[in-house]
Amino acid sequence: MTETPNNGKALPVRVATWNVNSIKQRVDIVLGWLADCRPDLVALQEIKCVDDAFPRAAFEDAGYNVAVHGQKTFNGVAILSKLPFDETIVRLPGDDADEQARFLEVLVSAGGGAVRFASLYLPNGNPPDTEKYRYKLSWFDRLIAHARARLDLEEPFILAGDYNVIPTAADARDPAQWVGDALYLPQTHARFQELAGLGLTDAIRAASDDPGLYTFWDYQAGAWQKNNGIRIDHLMLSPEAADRLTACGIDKHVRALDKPSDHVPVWADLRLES
DNA sequence: ATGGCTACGTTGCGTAGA
Repeated sequence: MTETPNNGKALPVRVATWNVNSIKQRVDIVLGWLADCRPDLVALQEIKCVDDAFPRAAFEDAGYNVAVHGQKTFNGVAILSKLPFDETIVRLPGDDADEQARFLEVLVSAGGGAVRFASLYLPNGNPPDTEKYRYKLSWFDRLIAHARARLDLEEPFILAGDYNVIPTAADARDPAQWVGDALYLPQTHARFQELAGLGLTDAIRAASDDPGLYTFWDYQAGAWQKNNGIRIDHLMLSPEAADRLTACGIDKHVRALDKPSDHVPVWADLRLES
């Protein structure tokens, strides 16, 4: 993480992403985490409800503005923000026939500058020999095209979400278990590397190349107890955001709570300037 | 030991997740 000159006042902004696996099942756990972590911008995935069923008031009472792009039963993304929304954009461009609620982007003003923040839920894609994997790759290509357009704006921009991508063997406790899986196939890795190659920085890997940094542990087979995890939730930062990265982390402890999500939050601190 | 768990909605048990 590089130090940049700071001519004005430092304005710390904490951003985070969390696949909550049903927001209605997770309200109290999310509120408790918000009180501890105190993030400014939070990308949520797998809210699993329509917009009107999102427990909006609970988060507004905690001091957050709420943007929701949901659907019945599956998928669904949302953004919580202490800052008001200047723009809200739903759906990833590139396929008007795509009905799945997997992308939401907002623009907020922080200290006289703009911060663009997106919550994304990239398709799982299993099993790989089906239309599900073709949809994953096609969605990924749309994301790459959108990221390219956004990077041209030269703004602090964070693509936050559940990518359903294990980037490297260091991101899984047992990489052999994932060979041939949609989260770990060469075509999946190629897309993730293409995204990074546009100039987006994986916040966690900018800070550490340690193994054992995971964001998901399956409910099954005692995966949590055995620490059989994978790192699939990522904060991808534009150069203007990556240059201002001061700290980041994974809030692993919430996986041990009663009735947890199978994913945990990933957060990053950006030192913006006013 | 290739199943184990959790959530959804059609409240049964099939579908989906990763």
